[in-house]
Amino acid sequence: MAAYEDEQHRARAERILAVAQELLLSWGYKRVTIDDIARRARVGKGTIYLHWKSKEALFMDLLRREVAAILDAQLHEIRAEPMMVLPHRMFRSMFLLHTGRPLARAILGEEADILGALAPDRLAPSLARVLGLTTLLTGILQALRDHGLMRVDRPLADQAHAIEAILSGSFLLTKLPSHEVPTLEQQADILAVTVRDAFERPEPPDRATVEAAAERLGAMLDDMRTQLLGKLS
Amino acid sequence: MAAYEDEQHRARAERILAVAQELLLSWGYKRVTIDDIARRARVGKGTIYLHWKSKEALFMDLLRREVAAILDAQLHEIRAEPMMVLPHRMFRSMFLLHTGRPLARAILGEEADILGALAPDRLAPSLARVLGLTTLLTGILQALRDHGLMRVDRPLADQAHAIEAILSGSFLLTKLPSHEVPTLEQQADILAVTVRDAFERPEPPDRATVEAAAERLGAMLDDMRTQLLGKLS
DNA sequence: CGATGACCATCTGAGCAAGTTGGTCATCGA
DNA sequence: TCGATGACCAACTTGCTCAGATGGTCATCG
Repeated sequence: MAAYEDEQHRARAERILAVAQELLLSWGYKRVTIDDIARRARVGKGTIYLHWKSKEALFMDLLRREVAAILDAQLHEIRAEPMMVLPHRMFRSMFLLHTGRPLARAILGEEADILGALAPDRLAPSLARVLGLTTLLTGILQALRDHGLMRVDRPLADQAHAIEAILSGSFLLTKLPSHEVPTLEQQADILAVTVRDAFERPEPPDRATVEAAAERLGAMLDDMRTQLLGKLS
Repeated sequence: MAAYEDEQHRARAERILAVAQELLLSWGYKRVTIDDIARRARVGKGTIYLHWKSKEALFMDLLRREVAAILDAQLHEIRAEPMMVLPHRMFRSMFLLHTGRPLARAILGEEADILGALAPDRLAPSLARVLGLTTLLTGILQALRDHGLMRVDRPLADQAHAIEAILSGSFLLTKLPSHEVPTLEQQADILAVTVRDAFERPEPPDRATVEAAAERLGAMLDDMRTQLLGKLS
């Protein structure tokens, strides 16, 4: 039965991806061979090439799934509590979701040796671009502006650039060597206050507005998530 | 005559530093040898070791002088126009001064291959720490707060962390590959507006306050500059 | 006909030799 | 007498080579 076989097929892909993720995190991209993955996933090496056209494609899928998982988490937060769409809460959560996940940290360049040759030019932000996060950011800001949850006294492009800088900088400070660092929670709070002061409107938004925005942003995140997962295999 | 000989000595050190800077910018740290420098400065190789105890010490002096030069430029701006102490103007200027100077850009990690082994762990912010910029930042913020030029509704340490993140992120975005980037001036303006909105008080400061702050910050910058240059040789 | 692993062209990196370089210090000459 | 010098050397780097590993293919199998 075709449906059953497709299910088998999917399950096998999942198993391979799980193995790949585990090995990636403990050994790093370079050191993980397709043979290792095949052996541990108990499939033939050729089988992996029935799913992905190259080693790089396999690992790029891994990264896309990681981003999709984060979007999913954020989506659930918003669905559970619409107030999470307030910019300072959204970006605070985004910061914590990224810094809390080893693979996400690798994408952001935390440990260059994990992704190694995968990160095109060793610049975290550029990998983020490849994954479409910059586009997503612009979309989010547009929605927030439309619903009156952000100031509109400067161009959207400027706000996007500024927020990108704040986020990049926050992630960067995260991986500074020794030295009395605030906890991740504290860093997230600092980020939140800065975002609030620099981008939110002074008057508190009313409930209905927030819910409408939550609806729209939820749809947008869901869309993005689907799109990322759709590129799979 | 001792004074004369000291003058000779200083002049020779300057010549060596000038040669070192020129070669550093065109060849990068690794490729510049002490022999190259000695030959071009027309001194014996051993002579260089009468001034600095190692190649690294020589180049660290170079970096300190670069930072001192930037502080000096900022100092002059403030002395010429006290209004430059307003946070958004100060950091705007700091951004442009750094991005406009090749050596400063190298310190900030723009071109990793220029400093190479000199940058302890390839992390620009950490080199900035070595050069004492973090301490300077805290000092500046304290002064600005004391003179009522910044909000005081969050802890100073938090503001320092936030501004460090914004600056680091701005510098980072500066070196992104291709892609429609704003000009440096535009990026500086975006930074300025963000700093204004997130850290300045809403009401405009009066002239006397600004002049007092300018006085204090001028002294502070001068001090820092002297201290940096004092470590020379 | 999907799955497999032996197979191969290409790549990687350990290991070595030859060349360089940072730093020292015996010597020089003012 | 003492600052300046460059020959010298140990430590490191670079370029090279080749055995072994790796990504990807495809004839064969069940």
